[in-house]
Amino acid sequence: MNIGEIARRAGVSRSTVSYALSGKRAVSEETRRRIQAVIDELGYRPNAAARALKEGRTRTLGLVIPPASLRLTDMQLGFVASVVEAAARVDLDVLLSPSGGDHDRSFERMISGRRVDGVILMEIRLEDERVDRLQQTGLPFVTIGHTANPHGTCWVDVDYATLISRCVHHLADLGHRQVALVNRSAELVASGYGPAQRALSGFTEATDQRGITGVHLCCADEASAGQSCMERLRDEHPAVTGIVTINEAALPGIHRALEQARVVVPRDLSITGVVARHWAEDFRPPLTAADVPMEMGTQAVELLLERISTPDAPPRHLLFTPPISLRATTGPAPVR
Amino acid sequence: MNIGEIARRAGVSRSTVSYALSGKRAVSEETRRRIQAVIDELGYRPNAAARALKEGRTRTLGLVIPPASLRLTDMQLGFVASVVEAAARVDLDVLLSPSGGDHDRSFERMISGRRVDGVILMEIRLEDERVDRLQQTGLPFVTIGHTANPHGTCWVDVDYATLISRCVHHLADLGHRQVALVNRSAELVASGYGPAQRALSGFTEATDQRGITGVHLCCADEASAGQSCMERLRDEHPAVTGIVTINEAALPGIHRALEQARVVVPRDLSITGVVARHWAEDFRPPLTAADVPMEMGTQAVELLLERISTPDAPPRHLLFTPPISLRATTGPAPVR
DNA sequence: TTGTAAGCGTTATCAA
DNA sequence: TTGATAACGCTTACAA
Repeated sequence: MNIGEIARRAGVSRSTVSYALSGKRAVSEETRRRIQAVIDELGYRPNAAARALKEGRTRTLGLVIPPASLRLTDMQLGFVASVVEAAARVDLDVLLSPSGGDHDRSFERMISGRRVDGVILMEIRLEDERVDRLQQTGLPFVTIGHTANPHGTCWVDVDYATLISRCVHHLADLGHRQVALVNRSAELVASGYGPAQRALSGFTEATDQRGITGVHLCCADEASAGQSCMERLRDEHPAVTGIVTINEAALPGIHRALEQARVVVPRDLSITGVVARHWAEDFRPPLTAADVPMEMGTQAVELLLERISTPDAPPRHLLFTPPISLRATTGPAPVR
Repeated sequence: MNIGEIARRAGVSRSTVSYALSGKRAVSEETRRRIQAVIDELGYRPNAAARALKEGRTRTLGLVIPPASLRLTDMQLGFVASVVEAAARVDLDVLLSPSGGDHDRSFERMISGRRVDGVILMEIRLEDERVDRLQQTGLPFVTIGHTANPHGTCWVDVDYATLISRCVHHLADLGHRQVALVNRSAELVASGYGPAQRALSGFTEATDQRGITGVHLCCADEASAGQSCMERLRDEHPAVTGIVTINEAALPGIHRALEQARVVVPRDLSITGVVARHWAEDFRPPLTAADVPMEMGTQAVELLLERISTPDAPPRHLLFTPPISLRATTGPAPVR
């Protein structure tokens, strides 16, 4: 089933069918209708490969996700979903590449095989060779998160430094004098993962500024890790009365540890941070937190489309600083 | 950067470059090396569209996921991850289509635009028009889950009926006389979603067989729904001492409700069911449950590859019946 | 208003 | 062992 077959049945040339479909040339109403009838009958649709070959574009966006072996966090999953949805809205397909930091066959296939018109990269590190590779090739791309050298590239990100800083200030305003940051995993921090790094710097800055004590803890993205992390914290730093976190996956474990220790939130301990709304609302009591906006995926797609249509425009950045939603996990520091 | 450019620089014809790459024709070691050097230098890779056009295959698998608006469950996410990973292992890319039940542009593009060599369909219903559509076109496909008429199609699934039945028998063996099934949402059940339907039939069959009382409850895929569902259950059916569920997202809410009601598991109430291992292990105490095998995505890819290479072979099915892992949430029925 | 034909980058057949 | 060439299905410049 190809355009020639449609043309034959409609008694016109192939170009007429093509023009009838694209509307790039006037086609008499009569023939247009005849062609459409044949197309509807046979359910014809142009072969994507032929079209891509001729047009030099694939109508496909590439999305580079963390390797499947690592369980994706809810936040990452939310990005994937919103990217796919935003792309579908403008009739673009999404090709997935599960690629970690090192060279990866699927990643290379995607970019040097010209399988996509542009790439969205998620979970990037401060130094990320995939970004370098993409810059070499000249393929338009947008990152979710940004590298250490962010000016030349196009990205969307959450302003973790500012948000975590605000969380600390919020706790300080409530009288807390010793607070802890429950960060992502030690490996992630060590590998230079942006959000973890910036959360830490915002935390340090704010605690310094307010002259309060800050404890930094790394914690794997799992409930059980959250639990042991919290147990260790209460053991080693019993004077901490406020927790700030960007590790949503640890929340259920944090909750469990507090419950078992009969700690009442927020009477005995305040908790806040930056997490997906879903996690904040599922916490008991509901978590006061800055809700990571899921539209970031949508924004990334928009930025990428801009970049594809005008590759020479200066790269744009979008830094989200969502408000902290006051729910129910922060309160005055307990009096001793 | 195309094959002609490589040929020119290596001083050979385009066909020689093609053969050097594919190995389908003998090429002298000398020229092969020269060609390879040029390729390595320029980072050449065949244009995917041109190759697809010529070969008639895209080296891409389509994966149809539920529309992004609905939050994917962890189980669904696990499938996506394992499909993508399995495909990457055999150098195939994965194109995503977020499509619900009705006709969907991205779905149609994928199948009638010949964008993929085969399709994996997830979250299918007992009557599913996407399956009909796929059968019309003759494009190879595999479903995760199966339709009411499963013989003509290729699928992998979990044997919910048997597993839920086993859970009920397990509870009955422990002396429970009134048990409840916490199913997926009412809409899902009403729309003929297979797992929900089969869980119910397995439940009914087993309760009938053991002569015990079964209560059926629908519950949305959310913690809060799980909580209210459990509160309602304890209110309306206080004599129920055993819970069986396939709704993993409801587990945190179930846990919360029990905790607030000071119900001790498994002393006062036993819980079991079919959920992803991760959820079972995160429950407190760890949940006795049949763990949904995440390799299902891998198996789906394998089945699909078979189907692509030998489309006329009789369709194969894989029905998983994983063992129930005894953890800590089931015990003898409480004595009155 | 419509048709003819070139060409996108490959692979594979046929010749040498 | 290698090269010339047709063909895959489409879009579009050029002709009519």
